[in-house]
Amino acid sequence: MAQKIKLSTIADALGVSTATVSLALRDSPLVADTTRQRIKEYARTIGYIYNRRAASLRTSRSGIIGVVVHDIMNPFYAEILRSIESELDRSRQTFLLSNHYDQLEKQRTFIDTLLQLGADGVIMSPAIGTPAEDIRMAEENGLPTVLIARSVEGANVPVFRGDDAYGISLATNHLISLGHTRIAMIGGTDHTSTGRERYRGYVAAMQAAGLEVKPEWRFPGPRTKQAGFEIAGAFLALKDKPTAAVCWSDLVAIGLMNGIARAGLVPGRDISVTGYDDLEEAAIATPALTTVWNGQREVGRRAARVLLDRLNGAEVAPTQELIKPELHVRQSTGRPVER
Amino acid sequence: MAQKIKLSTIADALGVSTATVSLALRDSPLVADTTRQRIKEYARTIGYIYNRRAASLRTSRSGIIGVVVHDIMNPFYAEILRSIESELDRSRQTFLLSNHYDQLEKQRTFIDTLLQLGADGVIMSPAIGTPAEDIRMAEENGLPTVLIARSVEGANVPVFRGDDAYGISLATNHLISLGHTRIAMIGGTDHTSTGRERYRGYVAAMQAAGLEVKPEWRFPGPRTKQAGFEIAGAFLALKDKPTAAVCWSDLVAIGLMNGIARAGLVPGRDISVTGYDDLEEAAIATPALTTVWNGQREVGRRAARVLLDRLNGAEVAPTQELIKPELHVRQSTGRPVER
DNA sequence: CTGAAAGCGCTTACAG
DNA sequence: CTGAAAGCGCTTACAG
Repeated sequence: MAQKIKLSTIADALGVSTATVSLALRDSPLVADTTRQRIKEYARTIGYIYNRRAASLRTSRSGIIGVVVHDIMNPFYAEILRSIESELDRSRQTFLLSNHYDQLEKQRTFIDTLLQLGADGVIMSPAIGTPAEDIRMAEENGLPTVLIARSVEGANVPVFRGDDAYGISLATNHLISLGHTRIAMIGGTDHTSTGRERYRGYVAAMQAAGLEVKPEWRFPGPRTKQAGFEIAGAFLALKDKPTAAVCWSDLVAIGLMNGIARAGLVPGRDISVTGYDDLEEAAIATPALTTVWNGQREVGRRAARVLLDRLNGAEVAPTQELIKPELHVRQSTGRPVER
Repeated sequence: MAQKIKLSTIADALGVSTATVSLALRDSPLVADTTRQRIKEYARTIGYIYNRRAASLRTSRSGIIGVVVHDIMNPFYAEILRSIESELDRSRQTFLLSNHYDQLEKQRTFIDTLLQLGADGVIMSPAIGTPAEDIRMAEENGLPTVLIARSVEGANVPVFRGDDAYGISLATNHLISLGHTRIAMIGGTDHTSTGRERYRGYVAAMQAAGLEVKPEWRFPGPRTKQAGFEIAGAFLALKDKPTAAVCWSDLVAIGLMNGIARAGLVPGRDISVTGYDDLEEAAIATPALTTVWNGQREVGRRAARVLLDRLNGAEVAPTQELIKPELHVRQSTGRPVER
């Protein structure tokens, strides 16, 4: 590697000051056209690489935005990330991604890294148990924060997520209207706002229809395809077996359907199943999954937009925005079959 | 936000020099135990945040490692990333992730960002059409590079990937040994080393067994579940329809099986299907997918390890390492059914 | 074991 | 329109 090329290398070669070079490269109108062109041209030919660390140290803006979610491998988050990415790309921000796997320690380490790097902001789907204090700390240290998918009690920042109680009621009511009376709720955890809201919505819909909610019809826990698959046995072994299952997510639903099929029953005919999220995959599952669209794109896009607005100095109200979910009916639900 | 706390804040408060504070915080043995403890204790209580930009400007090590792949949403890459992540975590490196979606421009922008941030190295699954020159440029500018999953002709850096020709021959020979003679190859592209190798391996296995390879039995293109699903129609419409399909990946295979099921046939009985990668999902697909384990974990782990070694000054040979794939037989393959 | 000082490569008032 | 100079917050020889 040759001698490091820096602003002063260019300045010396062209007989101008580093100030002029700096301004020219950033297209400042202060610099004469011809000067600017000469400088940019020369910088290109010698392969100058801008040193963002130096600039950032001086300006205290880094161009980095952190994004931390439970697990980027989960398609639900992946779809959100996709839209965040396209939004940030447009404004030339670099985005730093991390999983926290619901480990508070990992999340804290990441926030710390962001602070050390002087990140401009962070979008997070907070880990289970995140105290409002953690978010306040980030904000106080100059790291504007926006929450997605889950809220944190007492945190004074914008939140974008779906209306979970309403969304799950769409699925539950759909099954009720098909004639199901014994409906299980599979997956999810009470440790997140999302989990609590969905269970609440399910119970409310059942009770509103005058239907019984049996404790053994609830299978908390599963949040992956694998876990949905594995729970099928216990579900099918219930006496007075429910004829339908409202699942916590598409992943759980698809896993469950695979488990049901493996047991020789036909999901969508013998057992109706609903998902939640409407992942791309839901439409090509067998049978195609009836599910609740949860606005991933919308959540990501709006969270990124609001954060960028904050960075540009806009005052943003720390309010919670609930995206309205929609029911997408496909083949995994039908009238109950009594046998 | 209060006045920014920096090394000198601590130094002044404690009546020592910034040099001592700097050394103490990094646990240098040069500093007396009691001094160090006093300093660290004080730093904690006032909430000091280390400024990595400043440090990095001075030391020219940033602690950042870039990782760029086609698409992190693809479980194949996600599984690789997972193992890279756990490897890098251990050595306290921050990893900066990006998709290139096989757009050279996007990949270049990312490499540029890494250079500007002074990243310590990059692990990449190169975008289609990446010239060796791009990699040489990164290396010459002090960005050590390691390739995964795909190789680049003429690039003089370590590569970790599966032995594709061998792997696909395992799948093809398995079908042949079950008695299949009309076997299609579905998905993949000739634009990547991976795609070429797998097709080559399939053709070689067929020919070695004295079987015919019809051009219309090849369906290039599909690389997603969705695309596998959509190709099912064309595949099933072939005259002299093949009794088996070797798929380019698990995603394509699972999509294809869904498409076959949607058409009223039973995958694994009417049509045998093999995947490639052995994603976590393969085992819970319906039917469970016979596939080729492609060593994602291994690829990620070793790529990260080698890069870290290079950062620590080890000489690393720029050789290509082929991970040996293994056939995992499940329920999606069986003897051919003539009807 | 500790301190004074230079320097990493930018940007930004300020002066002309 | 351009230049001289200070300063962002660290680390690292060097001296003691």
